[in-house]
Amino acid sequence: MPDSTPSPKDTCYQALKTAILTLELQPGADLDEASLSAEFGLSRTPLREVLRRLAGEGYVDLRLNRGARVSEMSHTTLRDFFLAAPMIYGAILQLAAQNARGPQIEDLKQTQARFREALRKGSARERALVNNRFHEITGEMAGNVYLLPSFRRLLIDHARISMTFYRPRDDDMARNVSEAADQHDRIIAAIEAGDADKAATLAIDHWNLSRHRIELFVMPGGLDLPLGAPPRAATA
Amino acid sequence: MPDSTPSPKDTCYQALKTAILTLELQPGADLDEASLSAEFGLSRTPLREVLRRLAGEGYVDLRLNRGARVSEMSHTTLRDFFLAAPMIYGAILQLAAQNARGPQIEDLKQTQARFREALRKGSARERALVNNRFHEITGEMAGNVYLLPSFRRLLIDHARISMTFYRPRDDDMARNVSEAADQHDRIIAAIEAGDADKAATLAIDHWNLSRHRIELFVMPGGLDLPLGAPPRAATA
DNA sequence: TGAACACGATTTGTATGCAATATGTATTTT
DNA sequence: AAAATACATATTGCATACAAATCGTGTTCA
Repeated sequence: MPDSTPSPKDTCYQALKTAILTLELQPGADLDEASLSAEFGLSRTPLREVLRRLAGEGYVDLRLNRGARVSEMSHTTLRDFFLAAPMIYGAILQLAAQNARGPQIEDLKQTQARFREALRKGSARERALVNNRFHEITGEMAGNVYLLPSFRRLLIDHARISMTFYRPRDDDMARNVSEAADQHDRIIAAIEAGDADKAATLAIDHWNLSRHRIELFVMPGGLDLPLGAPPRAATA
Repeated sequence: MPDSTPSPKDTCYQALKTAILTLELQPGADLDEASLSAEFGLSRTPLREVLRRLAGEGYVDLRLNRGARVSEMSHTTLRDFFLAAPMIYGAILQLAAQNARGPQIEDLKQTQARFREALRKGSARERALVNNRFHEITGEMAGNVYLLPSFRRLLIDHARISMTFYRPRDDDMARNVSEAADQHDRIIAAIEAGDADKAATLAIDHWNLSRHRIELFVMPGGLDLPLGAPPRAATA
């Protein structure tokens, strides 16, 4: 019988991961070894190993003699992100369609059901986490050890970007989000049919939608104020 | 004045890295914490952090309660490698051509000079390491945090594959290797000219050459034996 | 004879104490 | 008064001791 109770180390690892993905721990936040080890009930030695692991996966940055910080998100990273994401994710879905195994497809379908559920009555946090899990599974399906490191790194910032831009502020955004869920369905169908080309195309579409959503946020429509009397001061 | 003497930890990290890249530590080899910490003159705590870091970068695999091993290389990894490498390296060189800065180009040229030197009178080990450094620099030039994890992972096995297949066993291989050096020159030229398309194309070529070299090894030409008397047993 | 079990030895995982480095504050010096 | 410096404090890095798990070996039992 395999151990059912997860070790404090695993708990800590998972907790930090999700806290970072959901922006509960914001980019650049300081991670103090002493307080964290106290919080999770383990000594500093294993905690440091957790931080080292998170650093290797891109969740945190380590600075010599100056502790760990949640990895930063700048505007340049946003640009780099959309350069890399379509290519990597296209390749992942292509391979996923070729190599997916039955149980994995079941897992994906179930996760998609959870995603729709989260869209209806879940928090932004829950949506981002389930969506993240959905894409993780496609990565497992592809099963290419050389593509996974970058893919996993992309997923981290994908979740964090989602947390910033995913909340439906208005009806337009709400439609956008439900469109994303429909794309997930089409992705599942392509994978189940083993249609690699279709899957790759859907990956590109998925990112175009995501990019569009963010462009709307970064470049909002004008405020539609009438030209005329220039304001003397800030109008309450 | 910055510390000129590298810490034992860094020394250990670098030594393990190069030992793995050059196959001095073979894939699957056990890494014992006690003996390693003794060898490099540090205690087990920092040594374990080094191993964790190497694991995050793909040099070693960690197994719970059962120590670290040099990461494996199987035939499936060889296939996955050639699926991922052209795409990733193509993207890296494309971005390198767009973003390379002056000092980096100088660094690349100097490394290429060292590579040619190693081809003339260096060991297989030295060739693989300098070649590895050459490609590392192109990765630095590209400077995309999302592509680098996969790229670095590829470089590890690229070096190890090179160590297996790079030694010029015959004249044909020797020509092959010198062709690789010429490709490096063309890559430098494309980067210096800022020609992204050209750079991407050269990346594909570079991997085709590499794949060809390995196919020759894995699938050697027939032994050219005359059909006729079937052998009764293994012929000495 | 073979399989299961128990025990000793080896190796990994964790906790704690100490050393080294960085930070913040108060004091001194110009 | 401003800058530099020295000192106290807090935090990271490392070494050692101990706990837990694994592995090899010899023994017992079917």
